[in-house]
Amino acid sequence: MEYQFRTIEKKWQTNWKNQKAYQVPNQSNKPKCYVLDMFPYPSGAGLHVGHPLGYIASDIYSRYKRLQGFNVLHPMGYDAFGLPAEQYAIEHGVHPAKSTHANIDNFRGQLDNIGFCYDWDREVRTCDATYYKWTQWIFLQLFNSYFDRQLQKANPITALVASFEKEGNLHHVCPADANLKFTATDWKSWEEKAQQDVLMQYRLAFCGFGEVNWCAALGTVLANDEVINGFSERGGHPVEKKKLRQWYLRITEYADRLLTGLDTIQFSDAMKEMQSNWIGKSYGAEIDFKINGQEANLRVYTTRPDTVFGVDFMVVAPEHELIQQITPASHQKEVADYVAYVKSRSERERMAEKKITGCFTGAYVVNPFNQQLIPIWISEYVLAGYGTGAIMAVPCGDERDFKFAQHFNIPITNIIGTAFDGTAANPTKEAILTNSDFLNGVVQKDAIQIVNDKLEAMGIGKKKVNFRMRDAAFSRQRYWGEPFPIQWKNGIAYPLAETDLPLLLPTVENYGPGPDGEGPLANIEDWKANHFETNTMPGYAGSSWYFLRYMDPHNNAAFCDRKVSDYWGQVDLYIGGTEHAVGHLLYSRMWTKALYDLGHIGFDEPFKKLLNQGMIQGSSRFVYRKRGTQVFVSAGLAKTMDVDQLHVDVNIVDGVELDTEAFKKWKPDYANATFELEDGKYICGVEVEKMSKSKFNTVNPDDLVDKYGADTFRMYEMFL
RNA sequence: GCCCAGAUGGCGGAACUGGUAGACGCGCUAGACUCAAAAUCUGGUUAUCGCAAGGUAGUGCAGGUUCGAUUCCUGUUCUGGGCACCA
Repeated sequence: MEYQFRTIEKKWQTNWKNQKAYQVPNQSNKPKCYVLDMFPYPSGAGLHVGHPLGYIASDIYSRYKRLQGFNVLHPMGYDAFGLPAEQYAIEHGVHPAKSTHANIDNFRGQLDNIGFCYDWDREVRTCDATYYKWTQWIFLQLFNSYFDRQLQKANPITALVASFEKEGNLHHVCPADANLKFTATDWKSWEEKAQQDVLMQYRLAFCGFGEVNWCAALGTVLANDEVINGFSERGGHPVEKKKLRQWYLRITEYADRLLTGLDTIQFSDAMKEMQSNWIGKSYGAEIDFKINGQEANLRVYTTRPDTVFGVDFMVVAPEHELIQQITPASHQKEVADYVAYVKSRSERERMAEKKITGCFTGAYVVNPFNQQLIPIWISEYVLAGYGTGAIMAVPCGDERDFKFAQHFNIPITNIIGTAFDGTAANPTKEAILTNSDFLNGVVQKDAIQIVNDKLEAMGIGKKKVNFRMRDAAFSRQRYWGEPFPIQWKNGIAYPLAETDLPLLLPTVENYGPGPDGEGPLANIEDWKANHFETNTMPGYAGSSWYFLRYMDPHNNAAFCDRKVSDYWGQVDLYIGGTEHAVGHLLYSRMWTKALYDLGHIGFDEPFKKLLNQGMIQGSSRFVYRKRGTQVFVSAGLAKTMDVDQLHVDVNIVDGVELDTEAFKKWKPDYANATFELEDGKYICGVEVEKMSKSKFNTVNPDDLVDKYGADTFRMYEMFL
């Protein structure tokens, strides 16, 4: 007799559901075990075969621990705020809440098909007001806190104010501006606005200005994903950088603890290395070089002060504030042209560029140790956001500096004798210095301290620890996210009272951008009249703490009762992909640390053990759009033209041949597309990459479950 | 460009600290059972030469260290993930 998996699986799945077979209590005599999956974003494409790879593994482990006598918390939910739902709304006019709801229903059906043992009574959705009320609440905790460097922890901002009233900021270096100094008398003499501006520079969640991808034609800010080669994916319009008011999380204050915390958790070595590289702690020095013939100094950051006699030129980022001031009239045009060129390029493009670009400013600095004149150049390989946005270039010791010098025929000074052969830079710290005045004969690594001491004695520099990591941008000029519980009055950001939470996301007429780069919320009269913040929070806001809400999902009085979080504690096993290495996995670690510091939970690392399940690859298809047009050329013709490569849904491609009619209907954007064919066919490009809805290359597990049964499907994926 | 992985039969993958490469499984193949098929069981299955015994080559590529290298080192190619507004 044949095994009737369709009837048998259905029967037991219904049984589990009706009996709530996997419901788990918040107290028990049994030892606890918390097994967690990274919750999915409910995309319109549905669950694909890549999702269950991790889910099945955690399901097997949960069942195993349960049979071993553990009280197992194994929940599931949805990371439901985000750009794709908003994009869908713009294109089809369907409210994101509606499409997200439908997508979640679809996901749930798919998950049930596979027979998981989730406790569905604990389901969370980040877009539910009952959930984002607490996302807003946590935001307020961050807003109302600063990082106390002495205590190395978050502390209420009220404690900081008390300290300011007593002794100014004597014991609290301003993280945003180390030079800011004021006394208690200063503080008391200030108006509220001035006081609040200072406090903003201390808050863990703060408001400032930052660069975004601005598309003037669409009147909106674009995600990096929506920008291809400096043009918008949608419509192919030019994109450039623009400064806008933004919210940030001061994650840099947690850099050291995020680093040392890695020793207490079980992540793979590769994962830990990725995180510590991202944090990028480096020990170096800041040095002031006087600009020749001017009062101003050019401050650089270097990890190699020992090479100060090998400096052949300076390089500043194209955004550097001194450029205007130092560039003589003779070089103004050249510099302006170069800066304009760089403005059109993304940070990624700038770093990935093989072609060496740059421009001489016509200005010089004076080397404080030998009075030599050193030319100041501008180049895109120096980024404004790191260090001081300016470097001293030592071609004999640094590969990029060497290539730059070669390209622009800048003479190279050798300070490491035979260790430098003239054909390539040598970044060693072991060479004996030559050509270096008082450092001659000293081994480089010993010279570092000597130079640092000298710099301090001369009052032109000091040791400095730098982090590559930057504060996390925490606002989006979008609709489908958590509103900030903030009201603006006279340029001051006032937090809403806890009793006024949640601040509900209002409905809008259209999902298009507001005026002047503001988000869609700026189009709502009531919202503007109340002076509510018009930005919304980014996708990672809700996902930074969801593992806590699962513990106590129906609590109306707190994000999670302290007794409950004390019982469940850390996630014992977290399963998910490495693609979250430097995003979600860092943010959630930071939020956990802040909540711990403020006494809301009893542990400061969220995930005890992380397992990366690997990825299922998909086979993607591409079309090629002639830049700035709606003309799509077949793959064979694309090679000779200036085109942008765009993903196309694998479902409207037969093998490699595109169904051009289906393509026009696929997205409204493509309705007027025209095609240049090869042999009467449109041939698509093919690449294998990670399976993802955004790449339109997904395979649906439903078909496999229907054909072979859930058990076979589960076994097969584990076998993979 | 930078950071992190990976590359071993037709396929997924083993091989612990440097010691018989290809465990285990899939697939394929031959046989048993059957009227026949499915299922099941048994054998074979890296390539190549050979009737066989056996020989030769072989872990992306090129070198190196070693009595001995999938494993360690140097270089290199390709693939995947990430690079701060996809989630």
